[in-house]
This record gives sequence, structure tokens and C-alpha cells, in this order.
Amino acid sequence: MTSRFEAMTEALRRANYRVTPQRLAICKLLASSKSHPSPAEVYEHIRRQYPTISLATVYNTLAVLRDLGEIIEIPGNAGGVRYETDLTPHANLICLRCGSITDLELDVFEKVRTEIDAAVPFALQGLRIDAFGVCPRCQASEVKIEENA
Amino acid sequence: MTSRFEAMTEALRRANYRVTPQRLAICKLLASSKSHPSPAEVYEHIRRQYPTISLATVYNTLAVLRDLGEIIEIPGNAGGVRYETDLTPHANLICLRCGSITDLELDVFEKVRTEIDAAVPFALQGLRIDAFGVCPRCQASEVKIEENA
DNA sequence: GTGACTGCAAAGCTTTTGCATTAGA
DNA sequence: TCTAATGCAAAAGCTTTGCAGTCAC
Repeated sequence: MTSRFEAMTEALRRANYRVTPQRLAICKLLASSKSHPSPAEVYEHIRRQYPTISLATVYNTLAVLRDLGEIIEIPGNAGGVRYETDLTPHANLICLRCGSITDLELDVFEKVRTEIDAAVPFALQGLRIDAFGVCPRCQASEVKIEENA
Repeated sequence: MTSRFEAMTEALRRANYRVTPQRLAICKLLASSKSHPSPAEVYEHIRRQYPTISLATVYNTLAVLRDLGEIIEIPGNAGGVRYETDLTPHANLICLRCGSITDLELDVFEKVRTEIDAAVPFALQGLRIDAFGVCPRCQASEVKIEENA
């Protein structure tokens, strides 16, 4: 099984995109990322190695990788775009109190995929299940916000 | 069963938000909307009836309704936020090319809910399934990237 | 060598904020 | 009355664009 990094760079080559040092650095970062980085975060991180890299280059590369299906755009509403770099099926448990995001593997992904495929001719590239609620930690300290009404 | 419009206005009242004419107009629009309107679209539409309404008011009201759980914010592509006004369980088929969003009912929602409940003590309040890919229309006009190889 | 990529800066969007005025409860 | 909500305008963010120089192929 090829690594995420190899898959990304191979995808670039296969589509005749130029494999520049900046792009390699971005691929490496994305491949090892366990969170959902924003363009700004990618920029800040790559800057350590390439101090002159520009945001335009970051946006360009992220768009290319997105078009190639190597990462998935998850527009965070007002704050800007974020990228899903982990393409293995999982749900995000998003806490409405503290904003934490916890990954959770589910068994139903194949079922969801199958249902969608059966319903429409949609070229499915990524699937995202978001569960909104209150995480265990916050449930403990959550007592009454509702009661003040 | 109460109408969407009534549910929205009732939610406003119950939470002690003021029920202004502008908010009523926005609720009415959202309740009857079958698409996924953006703030700008809501603004343009409401302006016909209230020519002096401001974008700030639209954003404010949409945020309130979102906080009340009456509408859901969904990823629009780079253009900005869109709102889901249909709260019945369904997946969003989001086209990565044109940004179109198509609703699709699924049978697996209960299963997903059950799996999450079984896995972690997470106080689940909402569930969203987003499918990212390329819609049929865009698949047709999609030619370039692959053929340059 | 050639054309895609980079970096820089400015422009273009969407969304938020500050504040005086208005009006819902 | 009392304060949240409105409308206006300016500010703040995020993303895109134009262009000259550079570098992958």
C-alpha cells in the first residue's frame, strides 16, 4: 500500500503537474497531518522550511490536490476553508460547547456509499459524517445554560 | 404537524428573541425555500419587500436561526455559506466543481446514530452526511486535466 | 528552451463590527 | 420604558488575480 505522500506526488506526476519543492513540502505536511488544516495553517507551517513561499502558492497547490481528489475541501463556514487529509472513512464528533473534533470510525460507510451510488450518477470522491453534540468532558461541566431562559 | 414557518417563529419566541417583520420575512422565505440559499440570496429576496434591510440584519437573523437549530449551515464552495432549510434526515451531495448541493434521502441515519451512541458517551444533537464529488452535469463538461497527460 | 510555477501585492469577496436610531415586548 | 434589533458604513478576513522572474521538465 502506497503512503499518502507517495499517492499525492504520484497523482501530480500522472496529471502532468510540475512537482516543485514547495508542492512536495505541502504534500508531506498534508500526508502527515491528523487534523484539518486551513490554508493559513499550511502556509505558516511550510514557511519554516520555505520562508518566501506565498499564500498564492499554497492556495494553488491545495486546489490542485483537491482537483486530483487527494484531499477534500470542507469549507468551514465563516473562518475559511479546511482540508480533510484523512481519506479513510470516519465520522467527526464535533462538540458544540468546546469545538473539539474527535474522529470515530464507523461501519456504515459502505452502506452510505452504496445507497448514494444506487440513487444517483454522482462521482463520489469523499464522504463526511459530522455528528454535532456535547462531548463527555463538556457534559460533566454542563449544568445550566438552558435553565437561564 | 406545525409548518416550518411556525416552527421557526415559535422557536424565536420561546428563546425570547424579538419577532420583527424582517425576521418574519426571512423565516417565511427559508420555510418555503427548496434550495440552499446563501445570505446574499436571502438579502436580495427580502429587499423586494423591505428595500432598506441590511446585510447585517440578514446575517444576524440567519445566525439566530442557526443557533436555534432551525436551519443548518452547510459548505458552499469558495463562494460563501449556504443554509439547509430542510431538517429531515438526508445527505448533501456537494459538487466540488460547481458547488451545487443536491439533497438525497438515506435509510442509514438510524444506523449511524446507533453506532455513535454505542461507541462513545456523546450527547448527539444533530447529524449531517456530506458527500463530496462531481455532479452528473459537471462530469459531462469535465475533459481537461486527464487528457493533458 | 518553454511554459507552468512562484512570489509579491493589490483587488475582490464574504462576513463582522461599531454606533446611532428605531421599535418589539 | 428598556433594551434588543435595525441599518448604514467601514473594517476585517479569506481567497483570487495579474504580472515579472524563475525553474521543472
